[in-house]
Amino acid sequence: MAAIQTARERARADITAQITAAARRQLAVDGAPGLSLRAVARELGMVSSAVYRYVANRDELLTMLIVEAYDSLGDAVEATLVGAAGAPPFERFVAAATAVREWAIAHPHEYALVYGSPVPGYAAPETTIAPATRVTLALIGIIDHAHRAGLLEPPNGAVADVDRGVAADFEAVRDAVGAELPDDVLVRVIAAWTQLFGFVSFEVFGQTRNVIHHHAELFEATVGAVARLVGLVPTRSAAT
Amino acid sequence: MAAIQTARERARADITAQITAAARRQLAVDGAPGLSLRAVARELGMVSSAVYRYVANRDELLTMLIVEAYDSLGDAVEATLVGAAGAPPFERFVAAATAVREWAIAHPHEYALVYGSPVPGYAAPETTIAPATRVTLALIGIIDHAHRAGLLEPPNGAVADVDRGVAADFEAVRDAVGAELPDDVLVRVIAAWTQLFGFVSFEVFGQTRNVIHHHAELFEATVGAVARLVGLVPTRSAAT
DNA sequence: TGTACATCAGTGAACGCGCGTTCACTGATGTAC
DNA sequence: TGTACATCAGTGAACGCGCGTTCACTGATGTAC
Repeated sequence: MAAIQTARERARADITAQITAAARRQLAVDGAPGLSLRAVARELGMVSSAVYRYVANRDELLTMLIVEAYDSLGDAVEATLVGAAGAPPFERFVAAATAVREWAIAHPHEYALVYGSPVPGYAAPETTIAPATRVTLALIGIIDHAHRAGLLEPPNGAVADVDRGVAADFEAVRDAVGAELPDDVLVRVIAAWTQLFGFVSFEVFGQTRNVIHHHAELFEATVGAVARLVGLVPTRSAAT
Repeated sequence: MAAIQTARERARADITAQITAAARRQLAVDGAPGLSLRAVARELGMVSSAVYRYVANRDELLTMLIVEAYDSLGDAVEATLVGAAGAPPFERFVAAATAVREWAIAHPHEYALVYGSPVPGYAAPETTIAPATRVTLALIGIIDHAHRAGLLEPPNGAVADVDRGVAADFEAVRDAVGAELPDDVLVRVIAAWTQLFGFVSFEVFGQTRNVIHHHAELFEATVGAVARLVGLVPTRSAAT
């Protein structure tokens, strides 16, 4: 055992990777409902029952794809933030949001798999939770750092006091992610977070087709607007 | 012909309605991918081929469900706005947004059908466009009215000038819906619109499960925040 | 280094299922005279 | 009011398809002595 793999172990890891790769390719063509173990086997030149040596059943394959998708998106966003290490928070936030959008456009079916309609009859196991939170964690982290550095300037007309139930949810969120953001900022963070994915979903799912033709530019503008709502300010802001 | 129906025509309309009703029931259980003409026929006690007297094929049935879903949501939102006829724009906007959320929670699979992942291999025909725009029209209408009445007070830190391509898209939108909203407000309107559906999608699709337990209250808070971002102000605003 | 046995990967056939769609048909409902 | 014909609704059988999953099997790869 240990780190040294036997030939068999290496072959196993290799073929498992080939299976998920083939499944990902199929996902890109037919979407999640069309994913089939038989088609995966066919693409790899195996007999359909052979796949069962590597994957317990269809649902487990779906789970593997979900985890991969979350991790792929998480990698993309985290890499972007590493690249923007020195930048001020507004720019970091916009960069992270843009990374989400670009990943989604590059992987529409994987995006749909994790952020679209749930697959009927499939319940995601706990394995998917950790990878799912990476992006959210990154986004909140940017804002939390800005807050700790005293760089947050929420606009006037602030949010009214938050409902007690919501306050409890927020307390749990702060504990879970180690953030210090106050309730009124968290409301705006949730708004920004849902706005980001709402925009991306509309674009990727085709809701704005034939209406909006310049998505990239509009995205930047709306993300800028919600970033300011959160209290992030662009450097050398043109104010007004 | 004319308005008077023969018995046959009435029977035809009746059974067509039963077919879509059965399909809607199936949708609620198995989601769009599981919708099948044979199952619909079974539920109605017909032989599967009989359904083809009423529906050309599976895609046409899907289209009928999509149109019904959009219209059902449109009805709900418009009825809410009729009920809030005298109210000021901030309250009207929040009421309309809340109607969207409540409809979505009551009809999760119909919501997923129209706002979730696209059904692979299905292309929505033009018939679906008009009903699809009703909600958006209603939301923009509220803000446009407020603007014309001089009631819009966008927060400071306004949006930078909008990209030329986006400006062209906006011009077309203004023409299409007969609105007068300037570009910088439209950016915020798009942000509010995508935030609304982003929040609802996250809730309905289970993205916030185990994290947020008080969705209704949090929803109200975030909608309030983006409404203020657009420039709507609550009456007797507690300011700051 | 060599043999005996255990583990694992992949095969091929099969089970049972549900699906969309077509087609020739029977029988009831409508229409024209 | 009555008959002759056309229209339509619903039947039942069939075509061809793909799916998930199981199972007894062959043969290759690994392990222990």
